[in-house]
Amino acid sequence: MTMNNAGGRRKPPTIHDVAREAGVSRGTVSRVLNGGHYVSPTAQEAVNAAIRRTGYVVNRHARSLITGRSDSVGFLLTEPQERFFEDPNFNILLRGCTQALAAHDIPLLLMLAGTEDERRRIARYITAGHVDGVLLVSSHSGDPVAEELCAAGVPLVACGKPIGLGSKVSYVAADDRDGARDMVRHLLSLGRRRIGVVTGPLDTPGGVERLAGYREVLAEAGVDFDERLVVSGDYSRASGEAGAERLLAQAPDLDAVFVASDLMAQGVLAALRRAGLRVPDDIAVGGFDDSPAAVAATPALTTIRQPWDRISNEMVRVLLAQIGGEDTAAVILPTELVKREST
Amino acid sequence: MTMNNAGGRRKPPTIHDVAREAGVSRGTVSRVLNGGHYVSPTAQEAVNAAIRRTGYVVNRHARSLITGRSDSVGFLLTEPQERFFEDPNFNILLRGCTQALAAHDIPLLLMLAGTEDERRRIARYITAGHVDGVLLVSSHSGDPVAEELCAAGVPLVACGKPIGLGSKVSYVAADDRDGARDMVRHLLSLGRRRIGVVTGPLDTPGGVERLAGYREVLAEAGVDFDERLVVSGDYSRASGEAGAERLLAQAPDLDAVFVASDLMAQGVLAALRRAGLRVPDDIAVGGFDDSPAAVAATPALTTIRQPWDRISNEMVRVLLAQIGGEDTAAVILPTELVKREST
DNA sequence: CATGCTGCTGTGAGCGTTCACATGATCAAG
DNA sequence: CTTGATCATGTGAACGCTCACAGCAGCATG
Repeated sequence: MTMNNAGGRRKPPTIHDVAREAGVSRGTVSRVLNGGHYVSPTAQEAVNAAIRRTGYVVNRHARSLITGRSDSVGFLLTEPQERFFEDPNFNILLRGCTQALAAHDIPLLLMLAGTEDERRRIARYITAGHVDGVLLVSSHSGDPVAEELCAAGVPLVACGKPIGLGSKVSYVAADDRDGARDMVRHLLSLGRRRIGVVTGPLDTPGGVERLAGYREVLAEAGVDFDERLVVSGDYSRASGEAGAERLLAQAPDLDAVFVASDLMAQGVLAALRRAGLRVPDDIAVGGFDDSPAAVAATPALTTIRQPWDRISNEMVRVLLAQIGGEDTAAVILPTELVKREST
Repeated sequence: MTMNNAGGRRKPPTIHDVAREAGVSRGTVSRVLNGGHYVSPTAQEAVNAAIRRTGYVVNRHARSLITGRSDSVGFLLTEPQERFFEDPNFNILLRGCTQALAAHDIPLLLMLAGTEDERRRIARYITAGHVDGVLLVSSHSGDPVAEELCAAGVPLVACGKPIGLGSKVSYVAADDRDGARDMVRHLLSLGRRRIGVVTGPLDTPGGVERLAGYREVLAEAGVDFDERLVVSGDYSRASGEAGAERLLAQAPDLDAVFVASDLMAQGVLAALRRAGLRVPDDIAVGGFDDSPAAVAATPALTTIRQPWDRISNEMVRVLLAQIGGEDTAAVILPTELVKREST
């Protein structure tokens, strides 16, 4: 009768205990644990039974010590944390990545590099090999931590195209440009011709690409580009409000606005309401993101959905491939137009 | 001239290398690393210099293997993830905990137990000792994972009073009841007497306590309790909207509403607007949470601020104390009334 | 001069794995 | 029957660290 350590929270069983229980050697147990190649069905069976009986769980520290892998990855958020932490997309991304990793039994370590101190600490932590790879969220350009990690050869996958990192870094992103094109085409199809745009920050790839899509479609449609129809924001609600006011002042004949984020679009709606304009009758408004803000807005926003669940899944897939030694490239995923009441 | 492994991402220096470099033994280096007791100033100096020169970083796996500690903690979110992930407070809490832990050089592992499978996997992971303790977010009652962890004697600190776990479990919470009292007192001080309430879910301690505070103050003030003034919601915007409609139908003479969350309060404001009522002139509205939703609302919400930064700090402090073997108790932190335009 | 205490240091053992290697078995081909 | 694969298994190393212990000073106390 084996003493199942019922009761006193004591030493957990080791691979040795399992081996003894199953009547095989440590090596065989280890082989079963790692894929089960070169193990007879008999032994396999015996080991699995012994594992179940003893409640054995592998000691990851011991394993990591010898393999050199940590079997964990970091989720690194640098720069302006406030922006991200208030962004619902960030949540969805974080959740998606955590779950995708969980499916591989890989824990996610959350790393926030706000201050210079934290940056250094985290960079050391990562380069010391305490994680096998990094999922990077940092829309901003020229991130010093990211550069250091790249230089050190740490597997790294960014969310969105990182500016200013060598072009060799892998990333996963929604097709911002194509999403913008869809939205502007949609506005054109409604008969609108004086289409304004509130862009995102133009030092981020998302901001740049969405504006580019806007210009492309207008050019295709033979609509002249009018720079009075372009104002730039920073994705915040307030900047959307200010942007709409500027647009109305510069181009009173405006009949539609493409806003590069839902949050800004909320601000735009507020400004338009204040100006006495009806949406969508007088003026159509298109957002970007399909965040909760889009449904909460009155009227509910027509917007561009970014495939966040696919993005997180792809980020994890690409990162694991990279950790496995494969060469990986950028992944661009399609967006989707979600039609609601504001257009 | 020492070969600083410049260039080819190769084996990192070990404690052995440091010892050789400093001209001392492994033991001495180890002692310096762990607090520096019983080390001469000379040796201390030499070791620190050697560490700097070699760029040594301790191998946590090797350390953990022998100490049995993992020097990491889990942040566990069970049950309805959607609710939390859309809740800005959750973000603040997560961020606060991550940073508080970072100050102790302790990584945070994010654990999401949505499905039954994930639950089991995570419970095994934790009880196997892969984390030293757990920060628990699970407003719901009778959480099976939490119970299992408690039973296994895993250090655990909950955010908010957990229902249905033995009373021995430590938790950190805002003083919901007192916050509610403050808000209702504030409404009374404005001359309002027909004060409605939209409660949170009554199977959560927060929901119960906030309602209790409301009733206490009314009783104190000698205002009769009228059950037509009480409706319950689930913290969602939609439930606030529905709740306000019910209140207006049941008690048309309503002159104030205390809403148990800002998100619900947004819904309440929308319903009141639709009903043609002016806020705060016809009816005052008080929220709870001081979330971004409070400022975004029109009019901006008077609300109760929960000290989230202090809550996260306390959670970490208490958890580390518990890991250190101390006995810990519940911590209740004071709230604050934030006056804006809605009252 | 013995004895003990205190501060500091080095040494071997061992934490629980995996990995490389050696050893058998079995079986097909020569 | 030998030879050589191929499969299945067991057996020492390590991996990098901490811990217990032993040892050696130095110094005060008996």
